[in-house]
Amino acid sequence: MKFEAATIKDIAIALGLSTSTVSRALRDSHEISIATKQLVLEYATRINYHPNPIALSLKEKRSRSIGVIVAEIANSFFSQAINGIESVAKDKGYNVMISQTHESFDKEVMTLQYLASRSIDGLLISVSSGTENLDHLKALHERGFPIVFFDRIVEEIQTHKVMVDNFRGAYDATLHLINKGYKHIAVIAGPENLSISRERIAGYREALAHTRVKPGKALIKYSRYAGLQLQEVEQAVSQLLKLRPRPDAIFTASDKLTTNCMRVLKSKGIRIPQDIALVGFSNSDLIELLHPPLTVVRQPAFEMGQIATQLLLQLIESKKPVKEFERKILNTNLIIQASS
Amino acid sequence: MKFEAATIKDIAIALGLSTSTVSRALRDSHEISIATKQLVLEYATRINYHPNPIALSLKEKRSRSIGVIVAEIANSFFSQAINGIESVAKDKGYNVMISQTHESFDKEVMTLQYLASRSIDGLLISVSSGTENLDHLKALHERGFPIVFFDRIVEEIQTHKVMVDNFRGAYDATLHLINKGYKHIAVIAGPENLSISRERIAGYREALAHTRVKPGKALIKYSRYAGLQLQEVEQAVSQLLKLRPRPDAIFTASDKLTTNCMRVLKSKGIRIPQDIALVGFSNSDLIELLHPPLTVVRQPAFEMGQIATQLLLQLIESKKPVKEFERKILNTNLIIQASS
DNA sequence: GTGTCATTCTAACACGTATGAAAAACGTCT
DNA sequence: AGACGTTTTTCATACGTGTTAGAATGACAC
Repeated sequence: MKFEAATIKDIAIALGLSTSTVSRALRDSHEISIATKQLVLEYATRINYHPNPIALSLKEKRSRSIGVIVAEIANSFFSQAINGIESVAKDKGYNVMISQTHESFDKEVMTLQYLASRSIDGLLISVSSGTENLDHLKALHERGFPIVFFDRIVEEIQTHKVMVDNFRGAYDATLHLINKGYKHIAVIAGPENLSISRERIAGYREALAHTRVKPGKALIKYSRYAGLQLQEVEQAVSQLLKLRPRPDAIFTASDKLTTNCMRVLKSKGIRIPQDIALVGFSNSDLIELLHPPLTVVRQPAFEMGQIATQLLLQLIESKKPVKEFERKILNTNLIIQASS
Repeated sequence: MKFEAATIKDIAIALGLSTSTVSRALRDSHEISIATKQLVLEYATRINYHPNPIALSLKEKRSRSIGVIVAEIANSFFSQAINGIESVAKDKGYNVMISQTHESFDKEVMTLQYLASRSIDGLLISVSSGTENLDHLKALHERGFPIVFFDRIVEEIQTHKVMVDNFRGAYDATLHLINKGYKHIAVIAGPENLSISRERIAGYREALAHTRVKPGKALIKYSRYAGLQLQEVEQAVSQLLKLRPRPDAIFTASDKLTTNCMRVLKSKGIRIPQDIALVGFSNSDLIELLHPPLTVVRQPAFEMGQIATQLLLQLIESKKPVKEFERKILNTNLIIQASS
């Protein structure tokens, strides 16, 4: 199955010109007479000529496409972020190549190598929950390859970063629970190596620091796969339920954790919020239809995607090496509903 | 910001060979002595040589990437399908480029032109709800460009198609409502020009044909943007509520329609299923957490993505023009919960 | 008739890779 | 040594585009 497109050569032969003249005419060079320009342009549109992007890429050493690595497309936060990424990228004539890690470190390394070998011009990445070793990213970064982190950032690598105020989001959510009169507030977060987990737990801690009840270590649970696997959430919840005094509220620190925690509580016949209140990070657009409607910390995912992409394109198109890097911090939004 | 990779030329110069020798050595040609092969291979791995995929694409006239066009990534069905697409594509060394139409015909045409001009090797598409004119697809198809339709297919174009048994899915759902004793069952579907809308309404009609109550035209509502816009769903529901006798059940024929219909009913203070029962197509993984848990028709989205991709790659890699086309029809799954 | 300049076009090459054809290099046989 | 065959390497070219340098043409002035 082949599919032939018109080339500059076809035009040249058809009009009895050289390819370079045609090329120049199409690029509206001043060294071509208006008459020939018109001739070429007319014929080109007539046969629906489009310059071959691959040949262009080879010539210009840039592919005009960027890579995106996220944990899961089928996650409201990421799909909304990708929406933002795509809107900016397409607007600037860039293509988007998406890869998923499913929270696996190995997949992240493989997918990164794959994308890098496919000659993308830059990378947007929200690292997987399994990422502890950063060699693969550092190697790329040191070769001057443009990278922008969003959401789950990596502090050790100096480049643009876009995230929300995770500390504040977690602080607000926890404070909300405190104000509602909950005394024993537990937290389930992603793995400790993720920046967002640490920051959100810090916010949770800070909010509790003002109360008389200091949070015991037993109230803080980490989840290896950021809640992707129901089983690990079940285990964390079970452990929390065995504590005395039993927690009367849970704060979940990521999208999948929140919905899966709700699933587990329901399956155990625990009523929300009568038995245990639930507040969590989530970008699902179904939260108000849930039973009960969930109080959530919402992130401006679309906007994050847009900003991250703008920064990346800026990095790619910069002539001189960029030394000053931005660290954009957006605000979260606490949506209070019946679950707390 | 540039980023230089090693080329075959670098190796040739370093070893005092010609580029063609190096090229042949790397491809393990029999006409190269074992000694030089070893020499080249060793040096290549040492400097971490990877062939430039763009140069390869130019040479071989294939980019090893496929395009995907869907309405919305942030839609459970599509994100699951993309998951399936990505798994097969990556496995076969193909890249995936995703574009969204947001149910707009203009965006579909633009995005199609864009992808086609980016020299993708083939296209997977689930047409937008606004698609009435097929010229853009026909033009591409007639030039022999590989296309596979999934989910929202187009009958007029002869190529591989992957879908579910929409008729049966709708029939089962409607029959379920009938068996539960509902008498006045309304339906809200996507626009009439979409194959899935027509088939699902036909299934609904067939189920009702066995009952005494024939469905009046007033019970059948179409939604221009397949439920993407809340407003149009609100309008459809309002009209249904004015009918006498008032419908006691609604069947919604697509993902967004289902959740948005639920949203509208809730906002109007209508209880599900006491006042009106609700059953719909949906692939959301939160349905059992909703209030009430929704009875849904679920599609094997991941599998659809996989199969469609396999067929597309088969089409792309076929030497001779394919004349026999497959029409894969998968089964839906009715998940019965409290909403009906 | 010649020199200067501006205009308009072309030839040749580059990007990185692969390949058919030609040419070396080498060994073997007469 | 010459003819021949086999193995190994190089040359030339192509893919489609853009660009540097140079060539052809004509106009004008001297």
